[in-house]
Parts: sequence; structure tokens; C-alpha cells
Amino acid sequence: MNTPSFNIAAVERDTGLSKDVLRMWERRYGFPTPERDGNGERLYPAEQVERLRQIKRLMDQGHRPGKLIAAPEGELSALAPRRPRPAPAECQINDRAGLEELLTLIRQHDANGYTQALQQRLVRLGLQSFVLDIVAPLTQQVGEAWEDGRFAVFEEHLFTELTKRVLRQAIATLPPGSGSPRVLLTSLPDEQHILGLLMLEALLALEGAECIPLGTQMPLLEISRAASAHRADIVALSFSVAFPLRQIPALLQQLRGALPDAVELWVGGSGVSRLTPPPGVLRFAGLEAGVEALAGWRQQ
Amino acid sequence: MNTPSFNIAAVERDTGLSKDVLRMWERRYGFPTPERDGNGERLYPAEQVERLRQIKRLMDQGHRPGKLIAAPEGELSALAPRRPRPAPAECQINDRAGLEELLTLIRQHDANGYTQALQQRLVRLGLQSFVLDIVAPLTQQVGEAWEDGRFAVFEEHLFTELTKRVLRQAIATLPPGSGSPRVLLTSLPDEQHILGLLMLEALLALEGAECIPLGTQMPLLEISRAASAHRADIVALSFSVAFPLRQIPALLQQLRGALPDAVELWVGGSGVSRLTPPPGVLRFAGLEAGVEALAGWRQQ
DNA sequence: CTCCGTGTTTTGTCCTGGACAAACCAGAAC
DNA sequence: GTTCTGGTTTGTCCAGGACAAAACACGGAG
Repeated sequence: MNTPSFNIAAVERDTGLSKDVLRMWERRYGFPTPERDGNGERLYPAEQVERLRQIKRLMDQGHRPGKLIAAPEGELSALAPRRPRPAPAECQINDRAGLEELLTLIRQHDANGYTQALQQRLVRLGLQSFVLDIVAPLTQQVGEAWEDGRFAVFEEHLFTELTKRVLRQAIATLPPGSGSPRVLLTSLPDEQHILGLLMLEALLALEGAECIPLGTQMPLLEISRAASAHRADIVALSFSVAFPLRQIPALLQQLRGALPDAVELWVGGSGVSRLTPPPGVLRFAGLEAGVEALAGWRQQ
Repeated sequence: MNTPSFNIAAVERDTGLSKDVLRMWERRYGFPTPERDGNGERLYPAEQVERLRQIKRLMDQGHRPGKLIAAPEGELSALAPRRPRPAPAECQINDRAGLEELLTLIRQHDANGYTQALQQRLVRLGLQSFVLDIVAPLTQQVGEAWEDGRFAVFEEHLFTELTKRVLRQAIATLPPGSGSPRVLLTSLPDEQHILGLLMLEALLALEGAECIPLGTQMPLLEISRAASAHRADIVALSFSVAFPLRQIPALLQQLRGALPDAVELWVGGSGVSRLTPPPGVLRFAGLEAGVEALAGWRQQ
């Protein structure tokens, strides 16, 4: 009981590494080294689960598992991010101190303080600037801090949950959309990050678009159904870095085929930044691109 | 392109049936019958994916796969729910017509109308009655309608997303908690339903508890970390019917062991209704039980 | 020196077929 | 009618093999 053991399903849930991968690593690299219960089934000690989570984190940062598993112990935080940070200098410096202040509140687990500070900035800046200059860079900073291990999982969750609330609240105060265009916002199964979609929704709603937020994890076939039921003009999807890159092109192609030609398909998020979208799919590099695309759609 | 095919990973994502189960059904029951690509890998036609989703839905309702797969075609909606509906008569009749009105708005995909109707009821009834008499029965109705196939997936998602917004907005208008007790609200990985947690949060916040919402899908080891970082007095978890029942006792026992003895562990949701909680874990049958438990905690 | 093509290594996913335990059901005994 | 018990159903796990896509390393051309 003092050293609780995880079966392979629990490890998959907690680390995000599939059972196949866990078994394969054991076969190939000799790690992890789970014990077996009376039935011959793997039992992972908690410390190995912890190490697996660390390895997964560094892998998401661009490291390769072979090296990570071979590295003995001093690889803790000694490893720098391998993937070039997307424009670390381009980040708005005009409020770097303010961002740091918000991050500090999260680090101190001061939920009320963080919410208040956020709402204060929202009122001061207005929604558009709030999204572009505060929430967007803040999200990126948190993502980087999480990748570096400077943020715990639960701190990232707290940040996400509180920020979502402020954003949704701001969106709710906007007047209803003009009815055109009708934009359906969602993400595919296995993609649960929604902050990017919320930011886009805020910007589009500001421009008078009619946003239909469907939450995350919408099965492929349901999206086309929802699009016709809601008479959507545009379907907007978001992909985070965590989404398995290899599957995206096929999924987009399938969805594109299932949607009527008149419905535009927009994709965005850091998960598609290194991707050439299939024909008929528009990829956005950033939030501003979404607003520009809306203006473009209206000109048609 | 007209009949897009799904590989086994896509089917797993869209149906929620694991790869193991999909292969096993094929071996045992002769269904599904995917084709193979040049590489010998399974390719599921869209119609079989649709049927698999239907089967999964009926299974969640208590039917058994062997019977469902044997049934030829007329099993569409001919099957009644096998699990006894939890107190269909006990449901508050005082506003049944009002509930039906809200459901109709969702069925008509009238997002703005639904939100307005909801907010109107919130103002009229006050938060407590709104949660207990509107949102809770409404959620149950939607769940049943979804199980029966009267609601599409995207309609259920729209309902969830819009209702979440109204609830969160209501919570945001409450004054900050009194600081005691500090309640940490979250769910385990693979459990993404959050409406129940939000309802509980609203009720507890009304009573002056300090709620720390961490969102869903918190890894086991992170929960105990978060509990100590936030100096929580209580950890509240929610389980929906979709959560694999067999894994719950072991998970709760592990978490109970990882938490300090002074921290109470509360669990609720329809997923634990047919479960005897391990020692040291309090199970709640309904939302009211949570409020009573809060009063009890304060008396200690 | 940088950029681009090509061969090699790494890595994840999929496959088959077997085993077993937990959940479920049905019929017997009380 | 209720409780116990044995058989059946069903999901998950295991081992080991195969292969393709991605990542890398290297050499040549601009």
C-alpha cells in the first residue's frame, strides 16, 4: 500500500503512453521493468510511472525515447527543448511583466487572485486585446513552462480551467451574432484542448459571427451531421501539439469529403503548424489569421 | 472517397471500443467484417462504424454484445433500456413542461434561445433551485434521450457546452468562499464529464466553501500533489456511467492511500451508484447529499 | 556554408492466436 | 421468494513478429 502498483491500463491512462508502446519499450530498451502479479500481468511501481511521465514530457518536447531511456538519472531538467520555440522574441514584450505576474499567481495556487487579475485586465484592455495580448501569450508561456517541468500538471489544469471561465464569461456578455457567417467550433476525438477554440470564438463573436460551440471530441461523422443541422458556413477545428501528427492528414481529408463543398473547413493550433493542409482545407498560423479569414469570407 | 474507410485507430477513437475488443468481436462473432488494405491492415467501412456506435450505445444501456450483434437489423430502436431508470417518477414534476421546452430548444439547435431560456430560469429561481430543479433533471433527461438515440451526439455536446457556460457564469458571480473547507474538484483520466462537478461546485460555493476547480482528467498521482499544494480539506471526484466500473475500486483505494488521512475523499455521479465505496471514501447518491456532507464536515 | 536528396536507423502501430479472470446468467436448493 | 452455485459470456492481457513512416546522418551541389 505504501508503494502502490499500477496495472498497464492505469499506466496508459496516467502517462498517455499506449499499452503497445509500454510493452515495446520493455522489449527493446529494457525499461520499464514492471513486476508481475500472480497472473503474469505487469505491475508498474509508482516511481517508474513517474519516470515514464517525465520521459513522455521530454518526448513531447522533441527528444527521442532511445536517448532518454538510456540516459541514467542526471537527465532530469538538464535537457533543453529540442524543438525551436515558435518565435520567442516575437512575443509581445509590452506586458511581459504583467504576464509574469499572472503566472506567479498560478504558481502560488491563488485561484481567486488569478481570476481577479485576469478580469481586471479584460476590463482594462477590452476583449480583443485581452485575447491577443494576454491570453494567447499566456497560454504559450504555460505550455512552455509545462514542457520544461516548471509547471505541474495540476497547475496547468488550474490555469486552463480558470482562464476558460473568464473567456466564456466574456463571450456570454457579447450580443448575439448577426447570423452570418455561422461558424461551428469543435475538435476531433482525442483532442481535448479547447482554449484555442475559445479564443477564436471570442474574436469571431466580436466581429459579429454566429458561433456554435460544440465543445471538444466530436466524432468525425457527427461533425458533418452537426454542420448540416446548424446550417454552418464554416467548420473550425483546433489541434494541439499533443495530437498524433501522423493521423491528421487522413482525418482532414475524410472530413473534407464528408462536408458539403460550400462549407469551409478551417484548422488551427500548434498541432498543425508543421503541416501542409489537404486541398479544400484552410490552415491558420495564428488567431489574427482567423479574423482576416472572416473578413475574406464576407467579401465573397 | 464516397465511402471513406476507417483504420482501427480511427474506429477506436470514434466508437470508444478498444482495438482489442474490435479484433475479438471479429474473431468471435464474425462482426465487424473490415476489408484489408495492401498491408493487411483492417479498413472499416463507414456504415459498419455507424453500426458499431449504435451497438456501443445499446451496450451502455445494459444490453450484451452477443445478443446485439446476432440481432439482424430490426434491433434499431426496438430495444428498450435494460437497466432500470433511476427513479423516473421521483423526478420533479413541478416543471416538467419547462424541461420539455428547454429540450425542444436544443433539438431545434437554437443555441441562443436555449442560453436565454436557461438564464431566465436562473434569475427567476435562484442558483440553488436552478441547479437542483432544472439542471440536474435536465442532465438526466438528456442522458436518457442520448441513450435512446433520440439525441444525436452533437446535440448532447451542444447541450453540455451551453449549460456549462451558464453554470460557470453563475458561479463566477458568487462572492469568493470563506476559505473553509477547501474543496478540490476534479475527475480521473478517461472521465471527461464535468457537469456534475460544476453543479456540486455551485451548491458548495453557495454555502461558502472554497472551491478549487481543476477541470477533468487529473492523473492519480497529481491529485494528491494538488491536494497538498492547495491545502485541500476535501477531494471530490465525479464518475459518469461511461467510466469502466471494474477499475474504480482499485483507483479509489490507490488514491485514498496517497492522500493524507485528514483529507476526505468524496465520490459521486451515476458511475458509482452501484458500488460500495472502499473504507475512507464517501459516496454520494445525489447532489443534496453533498450539501449535507458539507454541513456535517463543518460540525466536526 | 547552406541547402537538398538519399540511405539507414529508430520507433510506433498493427497483426495473430492464446489464456484467464471477472461479470453475468440460469437453475437448484432452501 | 431468496440465496447459492456452476456454466457461459466477455474484456483484457500476453508474446513475438512484421512493416511503414518518421527521424536522422551523410554526402554532394549550389
